[in-house]
Amino acid sequence: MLHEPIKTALNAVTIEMGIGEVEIDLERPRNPSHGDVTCNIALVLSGKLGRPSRDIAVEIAASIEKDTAGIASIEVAGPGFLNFRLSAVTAASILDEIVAKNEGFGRQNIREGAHVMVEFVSANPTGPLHLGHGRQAALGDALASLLEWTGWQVHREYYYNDAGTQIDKLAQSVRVRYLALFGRQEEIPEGGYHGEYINELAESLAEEFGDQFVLDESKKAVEQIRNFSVRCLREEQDSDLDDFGVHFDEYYLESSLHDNGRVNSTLEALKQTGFVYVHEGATWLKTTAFGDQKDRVMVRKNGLPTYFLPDVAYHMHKWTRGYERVINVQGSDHHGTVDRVRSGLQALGLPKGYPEYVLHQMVRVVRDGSEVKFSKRAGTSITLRELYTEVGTDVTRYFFQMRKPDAQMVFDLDAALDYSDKNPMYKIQYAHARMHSIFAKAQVMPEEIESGSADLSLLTEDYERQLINQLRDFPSVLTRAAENCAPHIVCEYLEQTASTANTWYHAGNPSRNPSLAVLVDDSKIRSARLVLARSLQIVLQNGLAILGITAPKRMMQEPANDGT
RNA sequence: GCGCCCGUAGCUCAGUUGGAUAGAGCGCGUGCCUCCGGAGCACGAGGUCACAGGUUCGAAUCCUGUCGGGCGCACCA
Repeated sequence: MLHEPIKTALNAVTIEMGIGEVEIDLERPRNPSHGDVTCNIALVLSGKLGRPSRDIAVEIAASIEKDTAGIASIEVAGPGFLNFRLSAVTAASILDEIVAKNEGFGRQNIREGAHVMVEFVSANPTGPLHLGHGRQAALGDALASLLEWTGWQVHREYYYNDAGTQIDKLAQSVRVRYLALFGRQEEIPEGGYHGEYINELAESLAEEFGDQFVLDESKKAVEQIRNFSVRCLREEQDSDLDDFGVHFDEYYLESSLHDNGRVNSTLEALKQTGFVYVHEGATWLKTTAFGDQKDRVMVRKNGLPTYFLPDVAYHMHKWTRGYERVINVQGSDHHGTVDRVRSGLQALGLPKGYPEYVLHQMVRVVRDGSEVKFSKRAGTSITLRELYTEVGTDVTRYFFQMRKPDAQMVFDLDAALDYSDKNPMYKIQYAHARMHSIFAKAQVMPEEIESGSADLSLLTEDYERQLINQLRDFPSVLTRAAENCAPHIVCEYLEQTASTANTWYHAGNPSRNPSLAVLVDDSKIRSARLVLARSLQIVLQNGLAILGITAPKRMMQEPANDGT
């Protein structure tokens, strides 16, 4: 990266001063008048050396090798900040790099192909996907991309809880509606499902199987109803996600853990550890030994396992499949499971923090200032599909991603439906599309713009310098976002980039300020600015790609309701 | 009661891992404007960073406590 020469120059100085190599932190100052790059090393050293930070800063500034590092000037400011201004050539050289790397600009290899699994969505197949799943789908997918961009080999996994009591409740609910179609009244069991989709399932069940389950109350019949319902709901969830642009490498079925004996073998393995005991007819694991609030039941008095046991078996299998890093994206209402799953795994010898969790808070949808709660079809909150059908998948994804996971968020439908620059997602897309229209006007293909094709030292305007600095940040933004499992950092960055770009673009409005326009008469400046325009386009396009959002070349008249 | 998350502009939210005068969008106010592509552009007002202590050169950020909100505390998932 471009900061590198400054780092080495600084290190040379600290070695010369007899301090040796020091951890050096370079940042781009918030305030542009503070230069292109800033460093607080003097403040850090002041404690160590017992000298005033300003004195140290002055000394470093005096002895630094400016020319080789491409530094135009150094200034000591405030308590001892070192503010560097880069020479125009050095600053702009990043543009050649961007254009050369193109779709690869921003990619890093911090973790040379190490394997990581991201598990997300993992909804029970007991109903349509709703808002919370949407947030999770958008978040998990972006996180997975971020990890890919920073060098991880990523596996996207979806865990279907297709076993257990919830599914039984589903089957019973469908059965009751099904019987009603044939004039038989029964009550939906407590904790059962009531949405309109249960009726739909009952109807398709009747269509496919006729009345054959009406009198048949055998175990086998109930199982058939259950399998049918689960199959239909899985298909629906899959197509909801597919249309949302989220895809998985693997769907892992909870039922498989029971079928292939992993649940049992995990139980046996746990028993070997000495942390298992029997109390009041149930089998417990002493999870308090690993920091859990209380011990947990693994096998109930009735002989059936709780969900806890298959959970441990599942995560054990993640480990044995070779994923030494696993990130589970879940709603924060599940945070109670974190400690117990980890405890179970620790009992089996897995590392303490395994797996990692990204827990996201709840979403509220608001229209006209008041909350939209209900979906008739789902019987609960509005579904993911209802949401993205109305506002479009790009906006839906962006809105879910632009807030950090652990903050509760308000999804404002009015803001989402605003098809102008006021909507941050469209603001970014506009900025991208504008560049394309400039190329069209200039009659060049963006792909034809080559690295090294222009004299970038001509980019000396403040507007240009600002934008260049902004673009330079992209790779480090991605590292930070990936390290923090925080896609919203990318959103924040892209929006800011679009703002900077808009300021630059509008400043060069040909009717007002033709000398600042990209397509100026001076052909040398023009080609330099086209490189800048191209670089901007690449950065926006790459950033949007990570978020799973399209980068249109033209904006359409109306938002695309592409969910249907 | 216990645990986790969150309290930052009227509203929705950022805040680069402890740095310079706390930022953005919406809304509001003022002045431009129909342009290389849209209700656009420029500028402005608006803050006791919930509160009280502590840590240090320096705190919205770290520690302790208090208040307020969300979620979770099953032999349900």
